[in-house]
Amino acid sequence: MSFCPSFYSRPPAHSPHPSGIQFAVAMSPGEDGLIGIPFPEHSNELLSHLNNQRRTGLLCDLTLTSRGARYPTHRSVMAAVSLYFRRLFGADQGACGEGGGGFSVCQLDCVAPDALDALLEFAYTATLTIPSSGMKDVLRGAQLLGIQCVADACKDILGLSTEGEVADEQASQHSPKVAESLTGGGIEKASRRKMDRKKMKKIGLNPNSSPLNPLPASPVSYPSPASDSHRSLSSTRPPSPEQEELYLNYRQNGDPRAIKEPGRGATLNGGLHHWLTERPRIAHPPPVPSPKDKLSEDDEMESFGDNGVLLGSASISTPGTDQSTASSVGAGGRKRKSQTPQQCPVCQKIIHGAGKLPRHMRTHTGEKPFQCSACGVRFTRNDKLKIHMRKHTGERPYSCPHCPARFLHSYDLKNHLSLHSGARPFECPHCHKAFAREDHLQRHHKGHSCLELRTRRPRRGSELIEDGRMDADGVKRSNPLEALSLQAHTSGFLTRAALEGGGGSGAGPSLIFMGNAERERSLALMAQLGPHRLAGYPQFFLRELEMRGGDNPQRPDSPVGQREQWPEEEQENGDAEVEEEE
DNA sequence: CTGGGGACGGGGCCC
DNA sequence: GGGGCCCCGTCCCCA
Repeated sequence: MSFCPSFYSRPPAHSPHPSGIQFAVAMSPGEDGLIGIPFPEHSNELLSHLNNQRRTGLLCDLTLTSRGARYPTHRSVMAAVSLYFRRLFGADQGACGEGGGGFSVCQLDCVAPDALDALLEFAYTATLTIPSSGMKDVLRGAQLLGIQCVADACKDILGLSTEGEVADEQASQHSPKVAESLTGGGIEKASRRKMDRKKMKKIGLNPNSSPLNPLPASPVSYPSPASDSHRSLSSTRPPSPEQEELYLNYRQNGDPRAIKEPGRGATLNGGLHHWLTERPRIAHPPPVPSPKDKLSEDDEMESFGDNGVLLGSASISTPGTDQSTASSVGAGGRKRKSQTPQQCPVCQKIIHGAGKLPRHMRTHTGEKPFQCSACGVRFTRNDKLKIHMRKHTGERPYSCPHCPARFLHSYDLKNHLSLHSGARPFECPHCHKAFAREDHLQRHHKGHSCLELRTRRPRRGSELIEDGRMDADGVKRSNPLEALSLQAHTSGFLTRAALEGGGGSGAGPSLIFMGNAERERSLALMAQLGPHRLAGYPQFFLRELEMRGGDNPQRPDSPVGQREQWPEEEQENGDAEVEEEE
């Protein structure tokens, strides 16, 4: 993960103002020799000059069009006033490049010309001048473009209490896509999985029966609401309102028809040009879609790359690169092959593996090009669709050797096997309740359901990971590092049980932590595992996103820092130390 | 609250 | 280098 450095320009130490006006001198008490001289009129003058430039077309590098009307404007101004353009031009990502390429035309037919004009006036004059009859159009335009203050003002004037009122009302007057995007505010917050399930129930095997299925309506692939990509950023922590808004607006304006860059035939909007021309990828059970039916991810990459919005540079060498390119052994025992890591221009995340960035980018665009022809469910990835198709074909390739049970997924079988063995290798370090699945232990922690602190004694016997080398499913883990990873990861990096010596299971000496030195070493080992092995990482990633632009982002550089996820852990570990001494 | 199923994103390996 | 396939960790949902 890389960070663009923040540069703070030091206020110029002006000599007496040329105008001769007396200005209050603001001097920060702690900084010697730094004098801040305020120029209260500067912002107004600046805006006025920019407005004049806009009216005369001077230095305009962006033209907005709405139903034939053209409005020359400035990218920087639009990016400053509109979350949508900020996102579009990558300005909120701290993009160091120019962002968005050169002169361009942005087609905004979904915003009424009068409303767009009013919004532009607002952008350059800080004053919104509109007839009351056009208030709803302006509100809708402000919502679409992510100009929150205008939207709030319009809502106040219109007496709207809920965000969705106008949106819902107007959505009914527009295309399904607009309707979906407009009503997305409420839907976004709902669980998409829930919707998926409902959609599945609703549409059954007839994809045309549901309005949610975009297939018959348009060849355009509709971004689905609140995809897991969003969740992937936010994890269990709810996104901040600004992130919701950013994301929503980003998705709301995902219409590929909105923005085209003249002359080059490329689009600006998220590199989704192919949505215009490509049909959705549809899987037909049992035959898997022909590769010819689907767009190569190459094309997607080109789309991203051309526009310069989502993809500033496809392959960026970053500090994170060192970590990722270095040969290391993951918790799975696989050798991490040195592959060209690529940095996501949206979330700055380093994506390992050749050709994986387009796949990752779809988590941001919400594009789900792989559609099941049987039920209409869409997927971001072909392999996920393939697995999904097993539900329709009845194929259950993973069969239990001990019983007739068969499963769609390998991990289902893995979980199932743990039932046969009765193993519950994941033990709560506090109450010593054991779970068969790691995520259930995590849920146990997060749900604060662990009320009986250490009223149970540690489990003993075969249920726990023996010697750190045997997993619950009987899988041998010969790699001590992996074994350590499993225990540490399971227990929130260092469980009390681990500190006490393998969770009281009579674990072998390799996992007995005798003291601080051992603990330090284990932390170092866990650091080698990489952040993706650390539970709770997404929360910290989100925190980082939230704090980006803030003063002091807390970076999850150290696995030790992750431990603050469970505040009681510290005390527990402290107790453990005491007990160790005892 | 827990067990279990399903879904999703990331990474590794292979072609 | 890209794509397919697979595994893994994690999350959500339902019973």
